[in-house]
Amino acid sequence: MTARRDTGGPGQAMEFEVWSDLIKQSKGALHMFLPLLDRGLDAVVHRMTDRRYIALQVKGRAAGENGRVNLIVPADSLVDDDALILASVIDDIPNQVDLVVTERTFKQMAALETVKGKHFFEAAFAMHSVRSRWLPFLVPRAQLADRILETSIALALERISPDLLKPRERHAGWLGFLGEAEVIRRLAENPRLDLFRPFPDLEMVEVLARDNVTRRLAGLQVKAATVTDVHGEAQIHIHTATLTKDLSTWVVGLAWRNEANAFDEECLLIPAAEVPTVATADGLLMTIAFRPASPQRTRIDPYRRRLADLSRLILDCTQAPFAGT
DNA sequence: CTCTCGGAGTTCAATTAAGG
DNA sequence: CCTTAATTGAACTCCGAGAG
Repeated sequence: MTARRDTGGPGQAMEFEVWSDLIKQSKGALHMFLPLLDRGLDAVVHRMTDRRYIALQVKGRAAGENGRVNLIVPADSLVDDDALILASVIDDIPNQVDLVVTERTFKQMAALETVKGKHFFEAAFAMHSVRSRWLPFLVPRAQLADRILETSIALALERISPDLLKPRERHAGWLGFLGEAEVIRRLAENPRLDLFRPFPDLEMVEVLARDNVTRRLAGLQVKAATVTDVHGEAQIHIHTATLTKDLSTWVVGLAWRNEANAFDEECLLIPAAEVPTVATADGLLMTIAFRPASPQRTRIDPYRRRLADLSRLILDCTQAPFAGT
């Protein structure tokens, strides 16, 4: 049986409270990705100061007698030493304090217990204690973002280029949404991939895929364009300003066929950093000319892929969480 | 220096809740 | 309903501070 998800109810509400606090506090220095398919991780935070992705597991617990919290975590749910555990009291109390600790540290400090052959890590402590050895990891709710950024908000914002902080204007669109949905659907076929979407939607990365075996990630920017009757060509436009050079980011180009009411069987999968080598730049826009199924040899040939292979190909795209390494 | 007390952390069992 | 797992409650241990 798969582990029961504590969906719904106060736990979920507390999670979203944490998310919105992080978003508000960080003023854009932290971007949240929430899972589309939940296989254990509650979120991935994209830290814009060093472009690192940080996996996050949230534990909501009711406070015991004298404000004590008893945290019991099955050992097999702690699979990523670098992931952060964020434990919090569900009840709304003033001066909320959360435990923020890496899984590695939690495993070292918590008591290991065995019940019927199953292992659990167990920790009990008071959220307001002065003497507790957990004290270094107890963070006032108002300072959550500081802790995750590992610096003050003001310092963090200075280190980030202003372009990244501007909310991307959402070129509304049916086709864009359809493209994302198509990519998500394809990726969901692969049980090794956990999928995340930015929340709120201000990242240029629209879908974050995480290989739950190697723990590596790939950020995807999905671009969809309609194939025009005249040349059999779909023109994919990308705002130069929104293009990143991150090695972990890829552009997926889809060609919509009006006549078939479907995307072409062929798609493009291009490392974001290499987009300028295949696109023509006119002012603020870059344009990729994509002729699906064309026999003509062009610069984009190395990036032409079968849409059906996407979920397998993405596994090879994933990078370690550190950008550029 | 030793004893006692109380807070902090651990362990275990009973209770509650979710899924089949 | 019944089974199984998560949560709660409480007893127990450990350790440091303060008094004698």
